[in-house]
Amino acid sequence: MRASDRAYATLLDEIQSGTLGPGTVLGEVEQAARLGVSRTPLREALGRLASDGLVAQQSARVTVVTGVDADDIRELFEVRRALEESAAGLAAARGDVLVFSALAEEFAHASLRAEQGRADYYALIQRFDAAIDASVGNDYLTSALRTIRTHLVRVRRLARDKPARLAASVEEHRLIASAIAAGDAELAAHATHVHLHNALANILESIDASSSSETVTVPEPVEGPRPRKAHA
Amino acid sequence: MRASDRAYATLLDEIQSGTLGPGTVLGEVEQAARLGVSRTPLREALGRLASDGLVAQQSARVTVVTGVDADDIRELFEVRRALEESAAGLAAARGDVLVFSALAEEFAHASLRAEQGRADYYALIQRFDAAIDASVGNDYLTSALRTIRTHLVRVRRLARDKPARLAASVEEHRLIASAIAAGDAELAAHATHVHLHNALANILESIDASSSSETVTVPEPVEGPRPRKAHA
DNA sequence: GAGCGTCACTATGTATACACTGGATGCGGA
DNA sequence: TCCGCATCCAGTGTATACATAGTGACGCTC
Repeated sequence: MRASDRAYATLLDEIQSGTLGPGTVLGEVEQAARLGVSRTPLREALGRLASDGLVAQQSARVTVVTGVDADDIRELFEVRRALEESAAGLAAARGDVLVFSALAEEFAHASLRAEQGRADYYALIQRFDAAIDASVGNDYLTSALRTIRTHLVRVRRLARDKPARLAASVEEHRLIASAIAAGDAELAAHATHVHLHNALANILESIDASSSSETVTVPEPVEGPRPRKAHA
Repeated sequence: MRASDRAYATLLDEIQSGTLGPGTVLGEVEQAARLGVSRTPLREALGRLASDGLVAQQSARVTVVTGVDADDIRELFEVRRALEESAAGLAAARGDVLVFSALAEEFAHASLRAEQGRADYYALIQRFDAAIDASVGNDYLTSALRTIRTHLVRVRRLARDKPARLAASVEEHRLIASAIAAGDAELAAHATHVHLHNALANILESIDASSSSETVTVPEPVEGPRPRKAHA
C-alpha cells in the first residue's frame, strides 16, 4: 500500500472518529512526522481530504479540519434525498428481486438488543447501500453518494440514536427493501423520502438537545467565518 | 497562481476541448516537461483530474484520459436529473423573484441567429445555473453539480445541437425560470425533468447518427476493458 | 504608550534526486 | 522456431533540498 493511501486512510479515520476535531490545524511537517511519511504523500492525502470537504484551507498557510453544524446537516440531507430517492427508484427498476427480498427479511428480523445487535444492524445497512449501488450501476451516482456518506459518518457521531428511533429506522429500511424487491419504484422513492425525513428530524432534535444542555466542546475560531467546505 | 493550478487548468481545458482525447496516455515526466512544471505539481493536477473522473489509472503505470460513451451519458443524466430537479425546486422556494423573472425575460428574448447569439445563450445558461446555485445555497449540492457539469462539457462536444432543439431548449429554460420566479417548486422540478429528458434524447440521437455515419475517430484500447471513471 | 514598519522565521510550494516495481526485450535452451 | 528466464529500463512513488511568501514579533518613532 502506498504511503499516501495510508496517510489518507489514517487521517480520514481520525477525522471521522473525532480524534481530529473540527478546527484542528493540520500542518504538513507536523502530520508527516506523526504519520511517519514525508511531506509529498501527506500533501496528496490532504488534497484528497480537501476534495472530500473534510479539511479546508482556512488561509494560505493553515489547513484545518472542517466542522458540521445543523445547517450543514440540512444541506447534506437535501443532496442525500435527491440522490437516494433516485437510487432507490432505479434499484427498484433494475435490482435483483432475490437480493432485496433477502435484505428485507434481514431487516424484518434484525435484533437491536445488545451492542452487537446494533453493530450488526449498521453493517446490514452498509450491505443494503452497497446492494443499491450495485443494482443501479451508475458510477457517477455512487461516487456522489460516497462523498455524502463520508460526511454522514461524522453526523452520526453527533446524534445519539434513541432505541425507539432505531426500531422505526429498521422498519423503514425493511419497507424500502421490500419496495425495491417488488419493483415498485415510486414506493421505494417515497419510502426513502420518509426515512430520510425521519432520520434528519431525529438528528436535528438530538443535536438541539445536546447543544442546549451541554457546553460546546469545539472551540470557536477566534476570528473570521467558520471554514466552509471548499469541495475542491 | 500556483503551478499545480495552472497544470490542472490547462489539462482540464485540453481534455474538455478534446485536444487530449479519450485514451491519451498522460505520463508524468512527459506532461510535466510539456507544461513547464515539475512532477510534483503535475501529480497534484492529475490527482484532481482523477478525482473528477476525467482521467483514470488504467494500470499501475499508466494514466489515461477517460472516455464518454452513450451509457456514461445516460448515467450522467440520471444524476443530473436527481440534482437539478431538487435544485430547481429548492430555488423556487428560496430564490429571489426579481432575479429569476429577469432571467425568464432574457430567455424569452434570446436570439439564436448568429454564432454570437448562440454564445450569448450558452453564457446565459451559465448565469442561470449560477443563480440557481446561489439561491439554493447548498455547497454540497453545488459541488456535486460541478462534477456533473465538468463531464457535460465533453458531452456537449459530442452532440451537435440542431436549431430546432436549441429553440425548444430556450423555451424550456424560460419555463423553468418562470416557475422558480413564481415560487412553484413542483412546476420547476417537473419542467427541469422534461428539459433534461429532451436534452438527453437529443444528445443520444445525435450521437447515434454520427457514430453510424462517421468512422470512429478514437482508437479503441488494444486490450482490456475501457477505462472506467474511478472518481477517487 | 500606541502604532507602524521592518526583519526574521516558519510553513507552504516547487524542484530534484533516489528507490523500487513492473514490464519489455533479448538471449539461451529445448 | 518457440518458450522461458534473466537482465535492463522506464516510469511511478517517496524523500529531501531549495525558493518564496506570509505572519509574528520587536523596535523605532511620533
